[in-house]
Amino acid sequence: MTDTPLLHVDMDAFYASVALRERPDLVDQPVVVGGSGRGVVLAANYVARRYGVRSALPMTRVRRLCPHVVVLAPDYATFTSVSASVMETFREVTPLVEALSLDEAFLDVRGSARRLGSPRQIAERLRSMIHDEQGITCSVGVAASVSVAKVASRRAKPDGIVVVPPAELTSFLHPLDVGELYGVGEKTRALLHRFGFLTVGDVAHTPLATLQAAVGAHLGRQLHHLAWGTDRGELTVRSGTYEPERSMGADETFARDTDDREVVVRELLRLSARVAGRMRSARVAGRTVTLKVRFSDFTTITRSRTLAEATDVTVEIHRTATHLYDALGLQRARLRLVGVRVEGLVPRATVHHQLALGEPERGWAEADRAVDRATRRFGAAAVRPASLVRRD
DNA sequence: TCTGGGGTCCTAGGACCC
DNA sequence: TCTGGGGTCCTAGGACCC
Repeated sequence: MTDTPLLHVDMDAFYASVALRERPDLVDQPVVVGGSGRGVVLAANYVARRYGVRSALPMTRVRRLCPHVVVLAPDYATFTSVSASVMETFREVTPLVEALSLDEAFLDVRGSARRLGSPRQIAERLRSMIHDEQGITCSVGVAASVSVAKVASRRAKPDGIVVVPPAELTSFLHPLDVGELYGVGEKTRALLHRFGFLTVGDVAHTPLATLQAAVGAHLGRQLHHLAWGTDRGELTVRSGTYEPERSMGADETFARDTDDREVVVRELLRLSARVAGRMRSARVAGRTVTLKVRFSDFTTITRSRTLAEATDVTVEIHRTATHLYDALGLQRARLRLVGVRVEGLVPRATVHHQLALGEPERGWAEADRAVDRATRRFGAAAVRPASLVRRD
């Protein structure tokens, strides 16, 4: 039995590290993976970070901070396949793996001690396996709870291990800035600082009721647990496709802001088709359609509508999104982004469509399935609505 | 011509029901 | 001539994560 059974494993600068496998000539130069135009940094190697370049920084600012930075385009197919291999390596160590994203996961190694040794030994072993198999480095935090393991792996970066035994919990956690806690972002950090809570220790030694009065009941309780490392110590292991996602959506920033209804409605069709297609591959349907609109000043609003019945039909989602858009009554407002999301997803098999007499939707659902079949055979570019075909 | 795209969860008010 | 209280659904917004 071990008192620190949880590992948080996090790839170092994942997208950048994977991209650099193909370009070893660039490893000593500042490199970011990111979009072009209005994009942001998805990952920056550690050379680039010395210039202050970070994830989520706009590319325009990156070029100002580091004019000779090398920008590589993301290759999601490769990222996904490397991620799958890494997750397989995790499962060689323990079946109790909770993936958080492509590049990080929690592992419960409680049952692996007899076979593989202490958590630290297991962490070392994992790091060398991933390095040998994938040519990338990772960092590992080891602790008794999820959030402490997470904080520890961040402190271990890059290419390191930090183990936090229970006896060292407070000396590790309490000197840290509150912003280091998992779930405390910029806004909450600023709020806590205004109240005079600068370190995790400050939060830990504040009565729960005082904390809750400042930040709300839920967040207050959560912060209290985070500050004492008493958040959850069990993982939630998703077993394959059993549990559907809760929502699916797509949004897109225009290359240039637009106030042209036709352009917006056509983009909503593209996004609706993308979302509906993903819903059909996942065999889910949803009832609530949400439209997202971001204006040129970056203010963002959402409007949603819940349908009588769950759908996965492109035309229905698009029609709902378009109604929501028209109901905004925008005149000459310039839009930066539009998005479509469907929430309240349930397995399609549980949706019993009541076919009304002469109902036209049936035809659209069949058209969607024909599109899906053609897409599987000929690729996504082969079939699309007429209004999305460029006349050139 | 600063600020992506994919998600999750929480809050809060109003409607509606019992 | 008063005005509870709990539960659920819907909507809108916001914080946070990678």
